[in-house]
Amino acid sequence: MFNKILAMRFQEAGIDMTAEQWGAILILLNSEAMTQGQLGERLYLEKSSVSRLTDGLERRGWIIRIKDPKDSRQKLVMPTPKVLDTAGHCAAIAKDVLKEAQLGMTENEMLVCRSLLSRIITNLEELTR
Amino acid sequence: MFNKILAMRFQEAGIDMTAEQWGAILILLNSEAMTQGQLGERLYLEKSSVSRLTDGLERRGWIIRIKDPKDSRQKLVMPTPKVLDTAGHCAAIAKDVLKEAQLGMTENEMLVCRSLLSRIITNLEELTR
DNA sequence: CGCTATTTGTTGTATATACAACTATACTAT
DNA sequence: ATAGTATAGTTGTATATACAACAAATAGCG
Repeated sequence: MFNKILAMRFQEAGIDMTAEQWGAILILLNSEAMTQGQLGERLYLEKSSVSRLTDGLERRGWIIRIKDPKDSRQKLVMPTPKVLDTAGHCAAIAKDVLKEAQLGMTENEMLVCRSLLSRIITNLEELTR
Repeated sequence: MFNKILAMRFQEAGIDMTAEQWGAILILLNSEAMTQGQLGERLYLEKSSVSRLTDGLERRGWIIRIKDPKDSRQKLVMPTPKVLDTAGHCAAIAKDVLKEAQLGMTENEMLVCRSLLSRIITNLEELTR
């Protein structure tokens, strides 16, 4: 639900980006260049899903992918300059939706909720290994 | 992740049911006969998704659908006797997975988490209306 | 060095979901 | 009573995702 709403807001603002794509961009903007595999770990996505997600980002000109010179099996994913022009607007939109989703909740409750969900994800990952 | 794991456990136990289907059955077992629309409200699913979900349940013999005599646009969804024979086993499996997912969390933390997530869903629903 | 095993990403296929268009039925207002 | 409107479910299509099979590249062991 959250992703659908966010995508609609992006679209209304004339930004050609899905919520999933924004999730990836957000990580890329706060890190050094990373491989698709590393991006997948951060997003809890399987490598084939990352492949398709980055396909979409590249097609829309939000990222470029280059062969890692250190290991040419890997691809380094990097945001394009175009992202820098738009990221502020995207972040504001995303923040708005998040705020509306969290209406009536304290900052502290959100932190608790987030940490509990992280715990659950970690537990489930343990199960699949 | 949770749904994938649960589905695998069902399969290992020789039970032909997905996690999503179990979610629906659980609601049906604790309620009077309900229409597909009502089921969708409980599951937060769009009507077409309910249609496909109940298709699968019916195909596997877990439910039957009959035209509501009160309003023949609607269909009443009811679990079959076959479900009663299996529900105990399913519930035990689901409880196990849930327990493993919640490892290291107190009962109270789970309640808090659940209520916060409910709040978020309610807030997001408000947004789409 | 050379062969085998491992790892990274891509592509084919399957599933769960949403939205839009449609059909059949029911409701409403004149 | 009829016409127009609203509602429930189905089907077509699109998307996000996972798993399996694959190709290319690297790593490790003899």
